[in-house]
Amino acid sequence: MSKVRVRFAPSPTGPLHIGGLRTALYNYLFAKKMGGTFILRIEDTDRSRYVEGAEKYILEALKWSGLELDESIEKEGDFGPYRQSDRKAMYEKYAEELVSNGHAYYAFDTPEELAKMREDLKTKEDPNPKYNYVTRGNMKNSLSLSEDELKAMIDNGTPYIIRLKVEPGEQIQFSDIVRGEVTFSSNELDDKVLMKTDKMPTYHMANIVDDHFMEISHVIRGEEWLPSTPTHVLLYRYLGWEDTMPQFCHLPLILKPDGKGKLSKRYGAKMGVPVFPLEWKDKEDLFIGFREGGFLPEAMINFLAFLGWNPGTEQEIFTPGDLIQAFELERINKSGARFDIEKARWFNQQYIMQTSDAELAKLVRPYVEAEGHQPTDDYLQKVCGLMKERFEVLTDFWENSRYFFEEVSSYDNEKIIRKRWKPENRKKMQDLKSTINRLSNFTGENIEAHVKKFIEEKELSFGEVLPFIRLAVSGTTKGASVFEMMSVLGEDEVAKRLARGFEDFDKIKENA
RNA sequence: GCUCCGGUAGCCAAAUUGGUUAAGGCACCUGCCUUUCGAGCAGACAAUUGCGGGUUCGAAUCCCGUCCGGAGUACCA
Repeated sequence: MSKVRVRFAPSPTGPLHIGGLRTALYNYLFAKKMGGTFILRIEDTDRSRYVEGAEKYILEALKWSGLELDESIEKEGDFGPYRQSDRKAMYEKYAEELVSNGHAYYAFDTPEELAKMREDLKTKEDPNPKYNYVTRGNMKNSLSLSEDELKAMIDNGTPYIIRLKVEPGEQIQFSDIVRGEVTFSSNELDDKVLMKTDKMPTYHMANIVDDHFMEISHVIRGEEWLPSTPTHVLLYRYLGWEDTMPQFCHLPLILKPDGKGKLSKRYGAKMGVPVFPLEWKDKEDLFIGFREGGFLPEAMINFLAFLGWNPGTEQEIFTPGDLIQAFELERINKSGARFDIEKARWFNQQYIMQTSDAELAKLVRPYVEAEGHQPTDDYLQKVCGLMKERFEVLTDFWENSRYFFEEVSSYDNEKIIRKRWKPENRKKMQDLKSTINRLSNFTGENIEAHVKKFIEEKELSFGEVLPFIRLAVSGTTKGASVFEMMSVLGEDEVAKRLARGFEDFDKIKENA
C-alpha cells in the first residue's frame, strides 16, 4: 500500500466539538501507527458561516490535546495551500472539466424557483423532491434550455451553479472499513451542487479535488457523510481518479446521554457538561471546555478514544503512545456511543493518581494561586501526595484541600460536635495540644504513635478523640489521613488549630 | 416518506468470525482496610443478545420478516 496520508478537515464555523476532536484523534492515531502523515485542512468554503477565531480555536484545541500536525495552515507541506478558500481556482477548473465531459451542467434556477419546485412536487410519499434525472428537464439548466436560451443567459451574466449529472439505473458500491460493502442506487441520488453562484465549491467538489491532490489515502470522517459518499465515488470516477480513490472509514456518531440524537453544542451548555476541548464564548453563550473543567488532556484523549473504539483487551488506561500502538481502524464500532461524562471523570481520576506529585503540583498551582496563596513547591507537592486520589478533576482540588493553605473558618459537621463532643474531656484534650508539638520528629508515624498512646493513657476512646482532631485541624470530617495531614501542616500550625478548635467546639456545644 | 446505518444488563462494551456455563469496565450495593473521605482489595446485583420465524448437531454471529433508534434527504459542512 502506498503511504498513509490522512486529513482532519473541519470548517471554521465555531468551536471544535468533541465529536470533531474524536475524528481528529482517530485520524492522528492511524497516521502515527502507520508512520503516515496527519494533515489539517480548513474547509472554509461557506463564507456566510465563517466565524472569527474558529481557526485559532481549532489549532489551539488540537495542540492542547497533543495531536501534533504534520501539515497544516501553520506548517505548510508540499501539498498546499491548506485552506480551501486559497484553492478556489482548482475547483473551478475541474468543475468546468466535468461540464465539458457531460458529467455536470449549469443550472440557473433561483432559490425561489427551487423552493417552488419542491413545494409543487411535494407529496406525503415524497416530502423532499430531488433535483435529479426526473425533475431536471423541467428546470432551467444547460440540459433543458435551447442553445440560444443558454447563450443568452450566459451573456446576460445570469448567475449559475454547476450540478453533477447523476445517471439513473446504476448501483454504486464502495467498501467502508467499518461498515463493509455499502451499496446505493444512483436513482436515489440527487444532482448535487458542485459550484455555487459565488464561484465557491461545495463540500463535495472541494473535498474530492483536495483529497486527490493532497494524495489522501484514507478518509476517516463522521457517519453523517455516509449518505453522500456515493456522490463522491461518482466524482472520482468522472474525474478519472477512481483508481487512486481513498479508502473510506465512517465513524459512529457520539450520542447524547439519553441516546436520542447526536451530541449537540446546546446539550453541553444546558447540562453544564463540557462537550468542547476548550472553552468558547460568543455573544449568547458560554460553552465550557474540558481544559477549564479541570481535565488532563491525556485523560480526555483516553476517554475519547474509547468512544467508538476498543482494543479488545481488558486494558483501559492508555497513554497517547500506547493508543498509537493499539489503535486499529478495524476495531472501530458500528453503533453510536453515548457520551457519559461520569466515565470521563473516572478516566481523569485515574490519570491524576498516576501523575507524580511534582507534576500534579504544577497543574494545581494556578487554582491555589487564584485563591491568593503562594505555597512553596515542596509544600504543594506534599499536599498533592496526600490528596491525589481524592479528586476527579483539577477544579475540585481547592475545595478539598483548602485547609492546607488557610485557617479553618467553619466546620462542615457540627452535628457530630453537638452530639459527641464532651466538654469534660476538654482538659485531657488540652494536654494533647500542649504535648503534640514537642515531638522530636513531626512525622505522620510519630504523631500517630503519640496520639494512640495519649488515648490509652487518658482512658479515652478513638471516637472521642480522632474526629475532633480532624475537625479542628481541617474543618471537615473527610480527607487525608489525619496524622499525615498534621505532619504536612507542621507542629506550630497544628497546635494553634487544636487550641482554636477545642474552644469553638465548646461554644457550639453550649449553643446547642 | 425514501435511502443508508445501527440494536448484547441503567451506560460503555468483549466474544479467537457458527462452537462448551455470553468477558471486562462505569454506575449502584455489600464486606475488608482506614474509626473519616477517597483509593485499593474481595464480592453481590444486573442479559430468554430488540422481537418473530427459519437454516444447522449447534446461532449474539447466517437468511427472511418485523419493531425501535439514528443519519442523510440545502447554492451547510
